[in-house]
Amino acid sequence: MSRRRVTLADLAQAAGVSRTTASLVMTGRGRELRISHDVEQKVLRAADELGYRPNAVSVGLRTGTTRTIGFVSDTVATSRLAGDMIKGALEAARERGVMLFIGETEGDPELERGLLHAMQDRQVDGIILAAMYTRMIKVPKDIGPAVLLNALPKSASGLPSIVPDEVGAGRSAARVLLEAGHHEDVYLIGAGPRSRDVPAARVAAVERLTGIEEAGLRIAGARVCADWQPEEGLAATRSLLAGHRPRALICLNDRLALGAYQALNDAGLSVPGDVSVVSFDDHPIASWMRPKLTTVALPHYELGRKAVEVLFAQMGEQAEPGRVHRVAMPVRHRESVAPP
Amino acid sequence: MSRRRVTLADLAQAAGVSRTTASLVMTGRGRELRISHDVEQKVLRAADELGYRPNAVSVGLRTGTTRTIGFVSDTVATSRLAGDMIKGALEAARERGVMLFIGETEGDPELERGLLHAMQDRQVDGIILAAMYTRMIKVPKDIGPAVLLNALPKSASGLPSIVPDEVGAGRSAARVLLEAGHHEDVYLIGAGPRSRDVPAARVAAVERLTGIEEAGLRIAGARVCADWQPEEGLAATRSLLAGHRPRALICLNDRLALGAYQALNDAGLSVPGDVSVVSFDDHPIASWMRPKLTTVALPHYELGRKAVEVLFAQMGEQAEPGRVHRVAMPVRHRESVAPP
DNA sequence: TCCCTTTGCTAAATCGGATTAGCGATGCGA
DNA sequence: TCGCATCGCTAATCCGATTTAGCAAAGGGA
Repeated sequence: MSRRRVTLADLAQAAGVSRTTASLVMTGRGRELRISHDVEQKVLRAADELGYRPNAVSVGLRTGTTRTIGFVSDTVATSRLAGDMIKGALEAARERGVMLFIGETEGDPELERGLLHAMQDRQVDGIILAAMYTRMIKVPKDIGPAVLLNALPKSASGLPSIVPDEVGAGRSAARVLLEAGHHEDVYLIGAGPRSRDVPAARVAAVERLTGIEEAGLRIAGARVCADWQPEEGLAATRSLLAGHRPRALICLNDRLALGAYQALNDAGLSVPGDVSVVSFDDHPIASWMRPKLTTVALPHYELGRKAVEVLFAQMGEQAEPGRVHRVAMPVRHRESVAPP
Repeated sequence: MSRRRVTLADLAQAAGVSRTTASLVMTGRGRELRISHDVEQKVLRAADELGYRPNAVSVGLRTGTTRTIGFVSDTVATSRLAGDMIKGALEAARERGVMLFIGETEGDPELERGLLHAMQDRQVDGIILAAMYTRMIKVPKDIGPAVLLNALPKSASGLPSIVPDEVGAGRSAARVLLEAGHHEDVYLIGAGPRSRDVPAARVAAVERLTGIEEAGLRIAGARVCADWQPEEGLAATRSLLAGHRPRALICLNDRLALGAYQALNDAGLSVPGDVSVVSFDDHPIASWMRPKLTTVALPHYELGRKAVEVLFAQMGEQAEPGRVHRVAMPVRHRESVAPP
């Protein structure tokens, strides 16, 4: 029984004016175009009574802008890591009265093309191209106003990027240990010690290692893990413990740290009494682990927000082309670090 | 330098026919309306050369359908639990050439109204109203074609619901233990033993307990937890161990189970040697825990898919009003269950 | 040869707004 | 009283498609 939507024509008729006048009033251009106060009130009252809301599709067709942006990711939308990224984007979008389309490419260029087309066909005002893990991506031609989120362009694209400040995060992690008094017997789990000793395509790893180096922390040794999962962290740490006696561990992410905890536990070593542990990401498990894990957080929410902000600046032409925006990664001080 | 989109008029001109003819060919109605094969080919060739794609906004205005649906949730989109729900919906939507708007209400009715309006103004073809945890929700008036996902209507709304089969899940969990030979000393962590002993508004809890009861498993005792977080699981299990010697634990979700593991470990009890553990949800941590947790999975992906499928049936009028679709919850057999 | 049907295509209306150009009435100065 | 500017509003066009109604040419039967 849902009756037809109220259109501008209905509104005009109810108010006894022309569609032009009604439109002028509703778009706030009444004053500018000399609509009398009386008529304006009449229209506004009628609009209120009828519950008039302009049809956004029609407006989109006429004006060419739809107050809609597209969020295209490889697989971000569905990973917990990135839920907050979407949330940030969603809230920033809502503040601007903009809706979000989402789509996932699964890393398939064909799917990506299709998605971008579907969005462009729907006249999105701009596009956020997001990646699950910070990576270099190939930017499609003719994408229109867009920003890269958690990604950097493979070749100069003129598009702005928003990425976490991983180098800063590396520095922060190192400083947490230095300030606790750890100057030696610090080992890395997941990558290192040199910044080229990283699993493939892990931009974050390189930068975290660079940051650790910059902070002037001496690294006693490291174990590289191909896949940053708990099992690898367990295996790497176990192998490390066979030959060394670490006083502190920097795990390249929280899942590795989870595995490291298990290995330390198995070896009868306590955290942080015997070994301090610092990590990266601030995955939800970090605060479930015992003792709670001190970790440098990926600012997903902020990344998402920032992407929308930069996209709007971009659309307003007030953007420096190709600028890389780095979002600070805050340290979450918890219970896994103590003096040696 | 992105040149203007190719419009139907451009295509018509390039092919040397009228817009009508071009449209007829492109929408596949050429045969039906007696467009000659020659002309048809000419148009198709031109379309291919120019890369013509119809402007979806215009089509939406003219036809009233936008091939777009809205996904409105309380806070689903951003929780890991629900990432897969979105993914399922996304894939099912893609298969149908439909795009997804997403929005979060944070449980705020005002926000919800705004979001629904924003979507309706954009002429979505249908709406998925989703909830983070299975709950009863108040369905807004005049929502148009819609389905409830992981939620049930507070008052009869005629809308279909898609929810996990929690009763079946309870039965499954109980059977896992029964089949392993556990007939006594089985305790519950999180809720129970009676199906009314649950934290507020937890529909899932009630049904899981009902299922456990139905399976004929005798429950020796239970601990209710207000909030289903690891810390509560730890506390509840610790308190349980003070007075009893369980042979098996059914945790009402995986986070509680994580806490239970910690308590059992502290007490020097091994899983599954001394105590078997079964749980619900199949949260990612379930396979990170050691031993890996046997748990009854929330079928998020399937729920999301199903929501889109039912929504389409709904839009095609081929739906039974108010039907509740229950999606099976599969058991993930892992390492936390052994004979007593 | 004339009339009617079929074939093959197109003009025009439509969707719901935004926008441009302009029209009639009034006010004002000369 | 005439001419011109200003005021207050509206007719008409446009955005890019779909869809209805109908036109001109060709074909067929009497």
